[in-house]
Amino acid sequence: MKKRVTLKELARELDVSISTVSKALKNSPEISQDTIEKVKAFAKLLKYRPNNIALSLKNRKTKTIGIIIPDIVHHFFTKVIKGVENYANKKGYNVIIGLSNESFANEVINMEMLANGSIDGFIVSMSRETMQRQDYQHFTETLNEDIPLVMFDRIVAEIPCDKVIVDDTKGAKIAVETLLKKGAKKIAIMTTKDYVSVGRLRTKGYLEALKNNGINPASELILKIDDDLLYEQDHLGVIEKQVQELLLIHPDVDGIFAVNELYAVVAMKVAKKMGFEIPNDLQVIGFTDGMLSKHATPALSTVSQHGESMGAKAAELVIKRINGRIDNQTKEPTNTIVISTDLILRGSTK
Amino acid sequence: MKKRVTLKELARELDVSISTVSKALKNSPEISQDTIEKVKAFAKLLKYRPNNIALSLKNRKTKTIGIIIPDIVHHFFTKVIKGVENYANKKGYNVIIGLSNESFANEVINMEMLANGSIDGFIVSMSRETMQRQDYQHFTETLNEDIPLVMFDRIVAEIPCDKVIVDDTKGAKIAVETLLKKGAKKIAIMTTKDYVSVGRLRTKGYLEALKNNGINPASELILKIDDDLLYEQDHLGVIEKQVQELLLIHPDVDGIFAVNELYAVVAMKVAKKMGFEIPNDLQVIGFTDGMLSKHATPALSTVSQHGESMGAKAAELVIKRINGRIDNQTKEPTNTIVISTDLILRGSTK
DNA sequence: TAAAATTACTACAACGTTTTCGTGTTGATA
DNA sequence: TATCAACACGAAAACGTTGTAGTAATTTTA
Repeated sequence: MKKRVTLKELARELDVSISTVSKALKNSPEISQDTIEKVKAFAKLLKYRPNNIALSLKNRKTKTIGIIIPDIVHHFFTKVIKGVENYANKKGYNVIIGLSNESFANEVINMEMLANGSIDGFIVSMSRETMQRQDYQHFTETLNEDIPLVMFDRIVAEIPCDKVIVDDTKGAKIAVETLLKKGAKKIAIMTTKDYVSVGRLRTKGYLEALKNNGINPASELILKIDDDLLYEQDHLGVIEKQVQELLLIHPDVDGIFAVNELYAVVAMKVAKKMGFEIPNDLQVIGFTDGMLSKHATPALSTVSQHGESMGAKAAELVIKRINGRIDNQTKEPTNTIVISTDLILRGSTK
Repeated sequence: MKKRVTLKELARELDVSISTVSKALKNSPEISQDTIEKVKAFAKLLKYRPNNIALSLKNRKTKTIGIIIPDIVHHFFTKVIKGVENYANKKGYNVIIGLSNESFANEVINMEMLANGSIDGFIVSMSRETMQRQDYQHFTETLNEDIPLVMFDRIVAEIPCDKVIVDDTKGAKIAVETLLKKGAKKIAIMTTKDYVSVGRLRTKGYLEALKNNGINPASELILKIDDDLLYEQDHLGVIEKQVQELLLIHPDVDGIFAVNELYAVVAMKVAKKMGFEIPNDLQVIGFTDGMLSKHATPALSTVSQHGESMGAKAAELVIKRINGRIDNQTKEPTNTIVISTDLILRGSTK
């Protein structure tokens, strides 16, 4: 219907030059007060609003940041996005999302699509496939092209970029120690395959806690769940079966630490069905304080990662890099921010 | 570090004009095969990739669509985003998100920010505050500026734009009828204040189902929960108290229909605590098939909205509009797509 | 009263593309 | 041997801005 009104049209109608209009709208001292007011009034009348794309081209920055995550139907990532959005918006930035769906190819394609000038910087959490392949070319290329990159949660040490993580090991260790303190003697862990960095680190914390308490970890108590199943139809059934088996063979297990809330909730469900009473017979602690944790019965004790803070911090870091890239050419050393976890105790522990 | 390589640089190095480079890369018949190959090889060598922003400016389209939602930490919206992303990506579009956090002002600001040329079209679900105020100026303006707009889920009839909704009334009606069929005699509903369109419509379905079965709806059984509380600290406690009160006064309630899964899960929790056995004493059906429904104990019977399909459909509609806007000037009439709901029966019903 | 300074503008280049409209070579045609 | 296509390329405008470098007209200064 209506075409967007541009400086050119304002200029034509007002019978002044484009430059004058541009300057008047910016209150330039070069322009007389009289003209400024006239231009502004007319601009408001015609609802002039500067074209962002033209500005982006001119300024060589888009004021938008790209966030690439493996999955959006996931409470933790969703919290991070919220943190990023809120911080970014406050700084006048927009956020554009790319979903890798845990696929390497999608991750690469998404980043390439956005790296063509659409964004000023990236915030990324790797896909599972990328972690498996250990192919980080797209990250190094991004960095080579001088596009700021901040990784969070699922990071890789070799990439020289800012990172925001949680102290997975420590968080897990405290969780397991708490279980111990609350009387658990035989604690199992439900974790992921080792290539998932956070799973590996949380397992490490579990092992450390046991060792510090003079307990010898038993490999039968370490359930490495095949996460590839996570997107197939009946992955839940598979997890259930694994837990059930564990509890059948080791009915004296009285504590479970799970590296995410889904595992924990599934474990509770199976255990309850098998007659365990939670937390009396069996105490459970999960990781990630999401919807499931809050509304499970009993409510799940869990390690909170403060996703929103992570997102805000990540946003802060990219934006700082973006500005730094312009201000001075000397490379700042990269930061790794560790967000502290909190153990939230609820009904699934004594 | 490395600067982005542009057509200009390629041209300079190859000692031809910019036009030639541009055309060569597009296999223009104007350019000799020889030159084409040379240019392409060199472009590849220098990793040339066209600047998206410049293209956007030139073509007057950005190939990105903006999605504005009230909250991202919400399973349904998250599913919709996923549907939008996947469809949009397939069509070469990017998705940029704006969160209103249920605030009118944020919604307006976000839309204004993006309407400055950053996006080709909008997909929007209104904030609660917008619904309350019934101030839709920003939508009509968007439409006036000829920016395609598709609303989903929380829509408003007056705005002449494409819409994607679920048949809330019918979905609710079927749910309540099912409760009836399964033997429930006294069914309560947990719903929202009336300005929330989906709440209102689902309540309508509830009433219709009762009427069709010769039951007189009792106003004491209609719990209108004040959704403004949803973002305060202890909104859960408030909901719990309301349910508890209801069940105390009407201990013979044997069915609850909740207009979202949170209400349903809270209701189950309270009821169980009060000694109700689900589904024997009390059957519960919710709305939205999210994480909570799947993992509640017992698993919640619920009305699935197929958020991902809604998102995909919405994306399809905006993109069609975007292209239509270019192809022909005659306004296509607006569509309202109704995605059918499915009633998923699980453990919370007999 | 001539030079200098101030005022209030305008022209133009630039950001990186695409595309239309030239234009200078060829080789073929009349 | 003029005339004309065909070929292969280049110049320039355009998308909507901003900012630098002019430039007239007026006012101040010496």
